[in-house]
Amino acid sequence: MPEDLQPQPTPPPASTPFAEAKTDVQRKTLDQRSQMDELMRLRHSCAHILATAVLRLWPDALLDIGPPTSEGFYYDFDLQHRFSPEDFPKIEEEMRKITKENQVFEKSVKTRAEALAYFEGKGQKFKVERLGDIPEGETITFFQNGEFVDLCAGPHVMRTGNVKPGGIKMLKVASAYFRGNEKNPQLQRLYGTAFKNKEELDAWVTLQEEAKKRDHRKIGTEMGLFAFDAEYVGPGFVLWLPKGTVLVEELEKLAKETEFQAGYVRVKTPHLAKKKMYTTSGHLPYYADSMFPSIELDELKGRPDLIAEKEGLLDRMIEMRSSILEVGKTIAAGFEIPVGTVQSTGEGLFAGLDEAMRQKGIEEDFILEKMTALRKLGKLDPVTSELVGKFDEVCTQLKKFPPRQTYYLKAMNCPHHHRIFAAEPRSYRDLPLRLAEYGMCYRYEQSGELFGLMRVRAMNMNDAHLYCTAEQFAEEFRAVNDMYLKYFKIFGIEKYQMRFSTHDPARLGQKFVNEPELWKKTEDMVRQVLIESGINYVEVANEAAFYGPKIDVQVWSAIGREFTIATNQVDFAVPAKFGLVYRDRDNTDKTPLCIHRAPLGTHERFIGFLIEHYAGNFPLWLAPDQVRVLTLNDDPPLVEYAKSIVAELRSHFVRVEGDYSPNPVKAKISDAEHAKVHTMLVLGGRDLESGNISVRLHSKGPQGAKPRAEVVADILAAIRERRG
RNA sequence: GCCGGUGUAGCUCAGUGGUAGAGCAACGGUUUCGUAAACCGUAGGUCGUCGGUUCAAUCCCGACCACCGGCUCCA
Repeated sequence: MPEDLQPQPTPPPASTPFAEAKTDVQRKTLDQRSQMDELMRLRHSCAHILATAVLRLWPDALLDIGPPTSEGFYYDFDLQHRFSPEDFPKIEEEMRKITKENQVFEKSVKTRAEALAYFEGKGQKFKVERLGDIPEGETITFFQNGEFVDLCAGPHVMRTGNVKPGGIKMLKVASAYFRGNEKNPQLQRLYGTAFKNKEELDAWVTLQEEAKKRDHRKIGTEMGLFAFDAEYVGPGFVLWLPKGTVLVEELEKLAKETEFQAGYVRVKTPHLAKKKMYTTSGHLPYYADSMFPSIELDELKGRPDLIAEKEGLLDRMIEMRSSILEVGKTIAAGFEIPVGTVQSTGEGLFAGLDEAMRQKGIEEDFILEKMTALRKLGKLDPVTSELVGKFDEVCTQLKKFPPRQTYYLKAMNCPHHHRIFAAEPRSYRDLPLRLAEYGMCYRYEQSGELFGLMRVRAMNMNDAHLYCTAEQFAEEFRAVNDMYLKYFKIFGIEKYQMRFSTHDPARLGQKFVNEPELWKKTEDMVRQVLIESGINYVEVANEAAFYGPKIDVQVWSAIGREFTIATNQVDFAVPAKFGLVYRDRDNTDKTPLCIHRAPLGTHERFIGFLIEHYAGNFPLWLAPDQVRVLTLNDDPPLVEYAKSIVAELRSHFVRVEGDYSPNPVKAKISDAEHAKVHTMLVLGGRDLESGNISVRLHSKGPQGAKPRAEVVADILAAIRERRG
């Protein structure tokens, strides 16, 4: 998968002690605010009530902001006292008191100077900063309830009494950087929620508890799907247990079949690559922090004498190098060619020092090379000439030593696939070339980011790279979208959204490759395909990858939780960096476009999503335990009948087990239900005599008895068709 | 990475400044029964790791590790 290679954020202006907002959060317009629905108003007012209560309990608290959210509301404070859930009862009590006081929310307009004087007088430094965020010309309004006054654009409910005391609940204490920028101080964030009344709050609380039961980490442990072993294997590395591996392999089977039919070919690549791979792709300078540290291979290992010799030569080389560079830069300046410009010269020696060579190191290498050339032409003074001569000698000697090799664990598959593209000569007849791989990637995620299967450090991507011509692009892109929709249907994903991220023309050449026409052309193509395919999408400005527009795929699980499972990206830059070309009809070499796509994202995250989506009750084709045959007792003829059914199903690759113990059938059913076995075949004397099978489905109860052949055929068909 | 919290048996959880319990699971028996739990028994823990305080630490203190809730980042 590709990555966004984003340069560091710009430093804050000197006038403020704080860094700017990291993400471009759109300020709500007053018009948008006035359209806030009733519940959002209520929650917004609750945030003020919370702040009122906190100030009563801790008068020295500094305030930041307190907006409503889809789940409730929060307010950010800076305070010596560390909030803990133990504080919640007294905060809630104070909030209820405030609702009973039935204070009026009163709006007032202030000038910027008045507002500034007010907050500076109170030492509310964060409020002073927030004041600075309000654009000139926008009306500055305050809201007051009781003794509490806040900078606020509203809107609010009329009175604190509109909030029902039973509808408020404090939820959690967390931390948040001021303006969401990690360079700023961390504030304490108090989360709460509010509903019209206690009944709605209770219903929400119940729903939260249900959601918690679906947590993939909990179900994964209960069902024996996967494990983490931080002590021996490392945090963020999944151990797929046999039952979880079933899910992995069923997904792979699905993807391989789907991709085969869509004309993909499969490849396999190693988990490591040399450093050159990632300097060429452009990942290393930007992405190194997210990669595992390099692996250094030193061929001189075990030869201390050679190592010492090499070190000595290196020291000499470095020393001479800086002296030569000093002279060389003076000479370059003498040609009136500023180092680092595209220019040819009378001598032709310092020509061709273009932008690409200005990257660190290359410019100096260029000068060294030219100094060697000048020496051969006899254009250097004797001292410099001798120095350069010795330098060349040392360099030659150093070349006799095997170079130190640096390897990296791959964080994405695209560079490897690019090298597969480069491995053979390509013709326009070969395109589109669709290279697919379940490639294991390794990313050094920050420790605080690890989260069950959703954020791991080793992940298996349902990856493919589609190389095509500009003319083929729309068709290829459409086919990728069709594949997404096909998967959504199989998994019963009813709600999805594609976030189409485009570039910012103002930052061409900085955040985005400087190809204005290609940007426009590809974005237009993507947009058109999205519209024509009837895809549900939103356009997000300025968030593209550096090499092309991208699409993030968000889906919502059965209980309404949102997951970003995949991204889809267009790349018109990196293939060129690897010099990838195909021979076109007109016998010229052209660079292909590349589409990165991974509809199932990573196994890890996708299975995490599926576990929560299905609450562990997988459809038959996915279920780790598809069928269990249970006998009423252990009478030999009955057990024989059961075993013959197990054998028949197993011959068709059905995952089936038998439970022939003399335990009561109620107990056996209970065991199977707890294990979430999809289909239970319950056999007793009646079934043996009639040649029937009594079917029971997980969490659906008994389905009655049917002839054996019919039951087997039904099971096989449901698996084959991947019925939900 | 940052802020806060947590760490007791495979899982869910009690508990104490004088070196630990329950239920489920596991294991061994017994149990012959028609759709969500038959009975008896056995075994299982350096109380996350390493230091410190103490006559004595699972408990108090510190560091580290991991996990949880967020922030930032992201598939």
